[in-house]
Amino acid sequence: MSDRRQARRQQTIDEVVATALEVMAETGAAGLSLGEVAKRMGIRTPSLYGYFASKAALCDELFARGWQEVGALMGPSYDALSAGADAAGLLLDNLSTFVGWALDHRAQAELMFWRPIPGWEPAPEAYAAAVQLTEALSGALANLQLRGLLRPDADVEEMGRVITVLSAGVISQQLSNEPGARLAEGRFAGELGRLVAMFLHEFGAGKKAADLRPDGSRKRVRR
Amino acid sequence: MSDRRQARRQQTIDEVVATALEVMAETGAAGLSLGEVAKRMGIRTPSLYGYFASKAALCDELFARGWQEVGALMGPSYDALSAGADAAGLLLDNLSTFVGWALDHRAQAELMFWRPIPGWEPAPEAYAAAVQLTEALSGALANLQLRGLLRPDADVEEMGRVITVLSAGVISQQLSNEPGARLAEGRFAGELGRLVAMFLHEFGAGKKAADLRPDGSRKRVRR
DNA sequence: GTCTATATCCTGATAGAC
DNA sequence: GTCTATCAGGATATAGAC
Repeated sequence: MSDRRQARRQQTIDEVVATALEVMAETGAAGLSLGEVAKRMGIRTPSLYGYFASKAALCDELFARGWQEVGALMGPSYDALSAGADAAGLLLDNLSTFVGWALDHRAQAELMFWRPIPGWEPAPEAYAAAVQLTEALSGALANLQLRGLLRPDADVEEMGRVITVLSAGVISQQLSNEPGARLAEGRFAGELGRLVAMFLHEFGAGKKAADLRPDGSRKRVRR
Repeated sequence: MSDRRQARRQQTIDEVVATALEVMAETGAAGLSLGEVAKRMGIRTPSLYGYFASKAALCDELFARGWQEVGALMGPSYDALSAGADAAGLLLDNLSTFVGWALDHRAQAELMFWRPIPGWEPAPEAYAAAVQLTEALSGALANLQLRGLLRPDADVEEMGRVITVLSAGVISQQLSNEPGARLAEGRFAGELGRLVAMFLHEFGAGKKAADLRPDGSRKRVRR
């Protein structure tokens, strides 16, 4: 009985989240308003406070769910690591997944990457999923390095920083200069292969440029 | 007499702009409010409408002035081109100037790079300065290419896109992950030299990695 | 659990007196 | 040019009835 009530409650919470994302998608992250969310759900604004303690708490939830979702999408490419995936494949896959998701979830990405809402910043708990993701990236880079696919003298943390700079740069340019473009159409997203190639020229173990194909993929290197 | 009135008016406009930037710096770009601006100036809100037709018009002005200011800062490094500057020096200078300015003007940068204010997007006229800057970048890259410092087969437009991705990426990561850090302290800003090196590995005319010093600067190449 | 009602405050913007 | 007065509406949040 209490289970049923719990389930119903969770369902309503999910509906609030979905509606909030809908509003943000139309108005930008800073345009989120509880009144508009309530109106679309067919309830009154105060009822929302039964599910979220404040607007900030709702933002935290949207933030955390976004990073969780991205993390879940990244799973497969990290799994491919144990199957012996190469560096270029992994990185291109990773960046494309990340950038693609951000372009498909503009407003939520805004909330996750920047600080668009006056007075709000993510609570430490909400950060957890984001931290987990950067740790997974570091782990993957360390794995590649151990397998001899990245320079043994490169700093894993630095490589991680560079990777996040590249993804944030593409997302930022794409969202503000060609809003609405998807992964396949964007001129900046189209540079992802090139950026991966640049990264591997700098950090890849093989020093010969010939190891790299123009699209950024990399010849398989026998372990 | 009319000149004096004009001058006084311009002075007030400048004060509105300065105050608006002050407010934005404290609250984020989306936190800009005309009431707060008026209060700090010691006037009433309606008086502002004598100088700006709307909040959007004020935002346009802030946007345009930001790009103008950055453009003016870039001038010297572009001038160095005719004096025979090399690619690494120019690019590092350029990126550092840009990123440094953005970190010192967080909120204005927010306005210029993203779309933080619901319902506002820059008017075409406000864009002019931004366009001018990307054209200056393309011009500089073409100059370097003509002088044999960049691969002759590289696409100038593409190189320009990559450069803007790098700067936007550093700015984005720096502003959201280490807010408050200046150019010299930021961990992401600290990668600028590395990023320039990566760029030149990919697009530089000299193919040997030995041509590049670790900090991203490049040996002078006699024309 | 959801409602009505309300508190409190802020928003951008306009009309018209001085 | 700047003001007062005001519009018309929005925001988040709380108290207490049903």
